[in-house]
Amino acid sequence: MAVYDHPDSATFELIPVLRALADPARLEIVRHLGRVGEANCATLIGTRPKSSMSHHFQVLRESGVLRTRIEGVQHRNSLRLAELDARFPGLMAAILNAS
Amino acid sequence: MAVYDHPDSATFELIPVLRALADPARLEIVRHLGRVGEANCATLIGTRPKSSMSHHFQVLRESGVLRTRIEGVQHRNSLRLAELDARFPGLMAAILNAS
DNA sequence: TGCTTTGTTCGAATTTTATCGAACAATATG
DNA sequence: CATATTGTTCGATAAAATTCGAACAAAGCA
Repeated sequence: MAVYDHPDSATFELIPVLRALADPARLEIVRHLGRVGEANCATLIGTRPKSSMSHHFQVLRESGVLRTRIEGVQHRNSLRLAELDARFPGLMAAILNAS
Repeated sequence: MAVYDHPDSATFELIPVLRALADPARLEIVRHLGRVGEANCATLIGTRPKSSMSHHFQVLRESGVLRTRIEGVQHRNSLRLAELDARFPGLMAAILNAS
């Protein structure tokens, strides 16, 4: 996998996005990215094994929630906030602001 | 089951709510209720069997997305929009407005 | 080249969800 | 009382998601 392919924002679908967000590990990732903007996978791994986290990043990526940019040996992730907000106005804001 | 018990809005949790919404049958129920305000289960059953729908209503109810009021032989469902918006501002609006 | 770092992929086990028929319960109505 | 009507509960099956170790791949560095 030299580079990831990300879905075009026109093809985002609500149910996969909600499903991606409806998981503790993934919601934690999303909220962290909401604060710091961009982060590589390693900084987001708490106690969980790499393979589990890789799976969660894949789910988030394929639903359109985040984009992964490869830079050297690191994979930098960031939320696709503008595109998400264009397609589902207010959704990510509600998620990120929820207590 | 003489009457349902609904969670207090103070105990709503984001992940169960997102999970409840992240299903085609349930999202359809939610959107229909968003349009008509209140509806009994029967009017919301399309092709799916009653037992499946009953399960979906239970998931929506237990997460706090909707309230079920028993009136005679019918169970009338409505979204808990005000309470949801107080706890997760903008969330349901984003869901209901999403194309 | 050998070693480290970062993250993916594979495969299998476990857990969770969804689906749906059949039986049941409660309320109304003839 | 007998019969619909409305929806739940039970039980079993099937499908999907999660979890995680181990092996692998790519990039950088000594």
